[in-house]
Amino acid sequence: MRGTGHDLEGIVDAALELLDAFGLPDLSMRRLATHLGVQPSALYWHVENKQSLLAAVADRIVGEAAPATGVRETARALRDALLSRRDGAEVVVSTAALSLGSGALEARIRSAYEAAGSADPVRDATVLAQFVLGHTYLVQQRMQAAAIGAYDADPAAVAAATRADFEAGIDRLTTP
Amino acid sequence: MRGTGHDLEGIVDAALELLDAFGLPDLSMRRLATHLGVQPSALYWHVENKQSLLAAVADRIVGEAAPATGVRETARALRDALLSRRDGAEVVVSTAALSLGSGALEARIRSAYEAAGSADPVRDATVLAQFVLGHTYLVQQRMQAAAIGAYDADPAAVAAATRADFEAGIDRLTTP
DNA sequence: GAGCCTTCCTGAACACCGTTCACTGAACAT
DNA sequence: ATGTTCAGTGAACGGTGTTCAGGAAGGCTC
Repeated sequence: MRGTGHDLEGIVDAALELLDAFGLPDLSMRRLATHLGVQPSALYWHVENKQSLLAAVADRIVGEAAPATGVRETARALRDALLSRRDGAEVVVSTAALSLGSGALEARIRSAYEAAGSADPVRDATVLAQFVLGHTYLVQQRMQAAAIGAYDADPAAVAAATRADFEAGIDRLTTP
Repeated sequence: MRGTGHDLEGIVDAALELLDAFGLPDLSMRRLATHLGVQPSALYWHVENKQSLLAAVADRIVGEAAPATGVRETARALRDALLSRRDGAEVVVSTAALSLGSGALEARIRSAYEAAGSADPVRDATVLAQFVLGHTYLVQQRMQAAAIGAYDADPAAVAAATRADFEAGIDRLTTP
C-alpha cells in the first residue's frame, strides 16, 4: 500500500520514526521497508547502501539543530539536536567519514568561530566538534543504559550532571 | 582440534588478532571460532554475548596503554593505545556503557588529575575522557577512510595534523 | 572400580540481516 | 502503437548472533 511516490526524503522520515521508536540496532532495511509498505529491495532504488541512508539520516539530524549565534550557543544547539533523537549521536558519529554529517556539524562550528574572529577557526572547530561528539555519544549511551537497566537510576539527574560537564568542557575550549 | 583449554583470555587474544587483521565489521563470532579451531557455539560457554566479548577486548586495549605520569602524558598514552589497534577507538567507545572500558580510561585520567592536585578530578576526567574518545574515534575513522579510498591521501600527513589537533585540545582542557 | 558431576565442546537449527537480480507494470514521450 | 524511464516485486544468496539438546573426558566420592 501507500503505492507510489517514495523519495529519499520520505525514506529518511520513516527511518527517523523507526529510530526514535526502536533505536539504531533495530533499524533494519526490512523493518524500514515494512514500515513504508514496500518490499525491502525497493529501497535500493532510492538508496545505494544502508550506510548512505544512515548518512542522510545523520545530515537531517544535524540540519535540524536550532540556529544559534556564538560558538557556545552553536555547540549547545548541536548537542541538543543529537540528544533529541534516539541514538542520534551514534548515527552522526558513525557516518562522520562519509556524510559528512559531522562535516556539517563541524562546518557550523567553524563558521561560528569565524564570526567570532578566531585566529585558527579550522583547528578550533575540529577540536570542539570532537569534544561535542564524544561527549554527546557517551552521554546518550549512559542515558540509555540508565533507562534500561541499573547503572544509577534517574535519567533526569544524569541529564543535569552531564549538562554541567558539557558546559565545563566548552568553557575550557572556548576561552583562549 | 586444539582440544581443551580455551579461556576468556585466549579468546580475547584471538579477537585482537582478527581485529587487527580484518577490522571490526569482519570480526564475527563465526570467524573467531574458526580461528580458534572451534565451533561457534563453543564461544558461548566462555562469553555471554558478543557485546561482553567486545567489552573485554576494550578493557584489554585500554589496559595496554603505556604507564605515564601527568595528565597530558596519560591522555597521550591512552590515545596511542586506541590508535595502535585497528578500530580500537570504536571498540572502546561503543562498549563504554558496559565495559567500562571507558570506565578504565576515565579512571586513569582521573587518578592523573588527582595526583596533579585538581580541584574537581571527577569532572575534569569526564570532560577530558570525552574529548580523547571523540577525537580518537574520528581520527581513526578518517585514517581508515584515507587508507581505503580517496579523502585526502597520505595517512602520515593525517596523523601529523590530527596529532596537532589533539595537542591543542588537551592544552586548552588542562590549563585552568 | 562404579557412578556421578562438572567442564567443555559439537551439530543442528532459528530468526534474522544487507544486498542482488530478473522481471513486471504504469506513466509518459514520440 | 511503440519505446523509455520510473518504481516496485519476489525470490534467492551468503552471512549473522544466538540457543539448545546431547556427548565425550576428567576428577570426586562412595
